[in-house]
Amino acid sequence: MQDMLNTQETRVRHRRKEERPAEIVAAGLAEFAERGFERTRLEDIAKRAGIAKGTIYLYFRNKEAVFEAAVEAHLEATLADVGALSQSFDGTTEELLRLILSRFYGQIAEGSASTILRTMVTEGPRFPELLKLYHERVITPAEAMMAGVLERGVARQEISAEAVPHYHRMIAAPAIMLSLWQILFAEIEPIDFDRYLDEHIALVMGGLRR
Amino acid sequence: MQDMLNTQETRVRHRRKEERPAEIVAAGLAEFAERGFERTRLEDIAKRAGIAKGTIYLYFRNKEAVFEAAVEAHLEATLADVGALSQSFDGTTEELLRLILSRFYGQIAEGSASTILRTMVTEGPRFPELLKLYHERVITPAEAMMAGVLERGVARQEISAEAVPHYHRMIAAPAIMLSLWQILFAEIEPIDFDRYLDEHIALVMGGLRR
DNA sequence: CCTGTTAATGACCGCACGGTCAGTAAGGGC
DNA sequence: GCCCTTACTGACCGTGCGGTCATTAACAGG
Repeated sequence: MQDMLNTQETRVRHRRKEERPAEIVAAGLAEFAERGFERTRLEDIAKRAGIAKGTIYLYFRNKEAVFEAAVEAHLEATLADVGALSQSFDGTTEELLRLILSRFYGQIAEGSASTILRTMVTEGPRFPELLKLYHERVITPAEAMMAGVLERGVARQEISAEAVPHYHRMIAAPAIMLSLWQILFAEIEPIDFDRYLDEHIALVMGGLRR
Repeated sequence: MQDMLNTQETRVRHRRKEERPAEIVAAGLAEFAERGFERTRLEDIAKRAGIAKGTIYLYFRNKEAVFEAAVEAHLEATLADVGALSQSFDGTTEELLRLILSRFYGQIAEGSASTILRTMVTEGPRFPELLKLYHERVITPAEAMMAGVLERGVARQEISAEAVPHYHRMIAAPAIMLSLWQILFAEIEPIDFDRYLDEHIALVMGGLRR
């Protein structure tokens, strides 16, 4: 009788107090990225982490806490060593811009940039602290770096001195838009990243005017 | 006894077969825009429309059907008579661009652009047909219009002839980004629309190079 | 004024899922 | 090898909400 009931594989229990939280966060990250906060079930996270649902509550207060930990971990991991790039570089502004942007384009192609963007848009209203964190840890540093590139360009007399105001904010706009395009229309109408990057730089550098 | 129970206001029943669907769609639109698909309850839509929950099911198959009808109605309503603008205009390219963009900026400020964008990002995975519709009815026409502006500018010899490839797609990128900014950071760090628009046009027209 | 048709209602059902907790077993200390 | 601590489990509970349907009442036609 007991044997008959044992058709489903017998789960072996392990005690691994130290590793659990990180494993739960990793599993949560994968599930949340795929389905968003609402549609992700704790059961799914538990199954992916190879534990029972109750175990999650040994380490996290509730679902929201798991989510916050997951997003923070992801931000931490993706947060490029922004800024370090432009310090020790001695090429032209255009080359520097290409270097920075192509790295960003890489993150878009690989998916992490779009995932974060989507998460911020969909879960922002429910987790305003996360928006704050994102703004402060990612957006502001990125803008500062762009401003640095512009200043450097002006100093090297490669770009016009009026290029000060919101420009640093807009220079990356086509990349942001591409990231959004990936979220919305990647299947409907795919974009050729290499060509797009070339033209992004050309437009930003040269403008339309003849 | 009956009188005692009648403390809550007595709801009067009305039979208005014709007007109901539109009213339900309008109520749904408001609720969905505020809370998104998942978090919107049929009860709320019913209450806003001044009817009982069951009545919705006389006119719609289920919650998804209400949502689709609402978004389609909104798209229909917001879909500017795009294209008509650039037909009969005889100013410079820069002036035309300013005309078109300032209209778009108006929609961003007023909120409708951001609402649609947010909806597409959050509900896109669940309603791919809506993404298709959006791409086909809004994005493609808008891109065609922008391409028209560029062609016209080249013909008038106001802009460089190389301005053909993805440029028409990127010209509006700062506006898309602003729309996104409104969704994410409107409270954290507000942006001055007028200045931003000026600089948007200046950047796109002139580029960075000196 | 009566009556048949049907628009409208809201109590109810079922299910999905977040969260709990009494019970179980891993494994370290003696 | 035994026992005690505690990490771990999963059956269970409560709630919220999408969807149903027997009942009610608005209104038109006679």
